[in-house]
Amino acid sequence: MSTKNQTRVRFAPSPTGYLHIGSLRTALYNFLFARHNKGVFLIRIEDTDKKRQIKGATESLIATLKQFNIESDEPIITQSKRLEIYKKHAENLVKSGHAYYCLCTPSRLEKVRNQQESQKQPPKYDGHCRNNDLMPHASCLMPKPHVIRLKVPQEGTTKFKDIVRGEVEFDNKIIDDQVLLKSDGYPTYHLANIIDDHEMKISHVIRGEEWVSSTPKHIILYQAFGWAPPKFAHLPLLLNPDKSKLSKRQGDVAVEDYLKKGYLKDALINFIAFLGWNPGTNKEIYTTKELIKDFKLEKVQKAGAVFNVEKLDWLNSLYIRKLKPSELVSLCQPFSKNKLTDSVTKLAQDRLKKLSDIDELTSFIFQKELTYKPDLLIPKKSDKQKTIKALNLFHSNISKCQGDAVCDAEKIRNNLDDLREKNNLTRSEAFWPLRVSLAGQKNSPDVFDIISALGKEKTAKRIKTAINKLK
RNA sequence: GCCGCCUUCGUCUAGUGGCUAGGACGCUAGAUUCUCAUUCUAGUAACAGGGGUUCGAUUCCCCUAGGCGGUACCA
Repeated sequence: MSTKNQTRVRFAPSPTGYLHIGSLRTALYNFLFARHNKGVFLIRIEDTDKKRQIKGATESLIATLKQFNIESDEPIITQSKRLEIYKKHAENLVKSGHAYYCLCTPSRLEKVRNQQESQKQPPKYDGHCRNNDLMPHASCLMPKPHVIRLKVPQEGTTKFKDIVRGEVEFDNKIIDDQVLLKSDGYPTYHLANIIDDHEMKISHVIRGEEWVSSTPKHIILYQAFGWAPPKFAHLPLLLNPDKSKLSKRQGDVAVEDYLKKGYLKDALINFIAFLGWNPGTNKEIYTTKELIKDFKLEKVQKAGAVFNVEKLDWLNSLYIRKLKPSELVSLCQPFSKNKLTDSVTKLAQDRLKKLSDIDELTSFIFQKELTYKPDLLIPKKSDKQKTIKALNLFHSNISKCQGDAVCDAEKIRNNLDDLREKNNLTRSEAFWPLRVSLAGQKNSPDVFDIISALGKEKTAKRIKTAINKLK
């Protein structure tokens, strides 16, 4: 296969903590774009800031992505293992006159910045070392703390075409002489990013909107190296309900948090895919496979999208309702302190917004003793006598039931409904008390489903208890 | 401050130089029902503001406002 026109994209997180829900979307869009174009999806770890490293973050990032079946097609590249490469490229840039050594101390830089701010000028490196003649080939002999800065042209403009946003143009005058190599020998994001994207033959850089204003620096770097830049697509931000950038203050931002709360991975992916993208049709329930088929960068939105948990809840409950009984049980089990069965989780299937709601909705099944007021057993348009009559009727019928006959909700439904009719009771006179006697609460699932979940013994016992309560 | 980006129902969004501006979530009401949930039906609600261009602008242009992002030896 020719690599010339092959689509190659990368997701390049910094290991500074949990995987952010916005990062998951960036990864997803990259992944979908790669698969849609039969290209390659890569992961690269951008760990060039020693101060912000968090132990285990890389592993957790990769593990979380893997849960969503997002994995690198080629070995993962880690920037901290490539320090020599970046350094060499930076020195070459000095040799070719596109960069220079800078000896300015942090305190001088701060002073310059403060001065500029007080004069209401945009803060920018003042070019103090820009025209020094420190010889490039003697880098190892350089005075100790030094950095390498990019020599940004002072005239003209730098523009690029963004797939999402169209033409974007910047005046070179306002672009700072960006540090490329820090005094600790590590590259900055800008340098490492460009070198790696080039060496990894990245065709499309798909990243968050926060990068648009540094893109001109990147373009200038590509020009300095004499490399062709990739195509760019800057994704809109994910927002809090108040439209500020999605942050921890106003809810969960870690993907793990959502998983822990009982959101299904498929629902999360479906939801997140539609935050900033849509196929242009009314279809909005999508499997990953379908997303791959329909995903196009051109349909990505320009404006930020509010992360609307209510819609996520709806989507999640939709996915839960589509689950097979056995799938539902195994997905719910980790969220429950009870031993779940098909017939129990079935009670909750229509009402679960999140898997973690399972115990709240089914705990009455497992309770030894139900606590409710006897009055609750009597329906509004009925009375005590009728209620006792109904309960007695059902009690003796169920007690006489053979073996697991009560386990079939449909059979028991027909059976008890016949009984009810023969005894001239309305459904509400008959089934309301029965349901309350079994659930102990005003609202609950279908009474016959409850019977099949409870089984014969417990059902009979609970009805008996209810009758006693009324006496 | 400076630079850049953005702006259709509360939210996610479709859409076009001429439409009753469409869908989804939410909300409200009704139907079904032993209650709740589900399901079904109906309703609710938007082109940020001001100028142009045009026979006609939500759509094209300009301005304003607001929001967001960036402005580091962080990514």
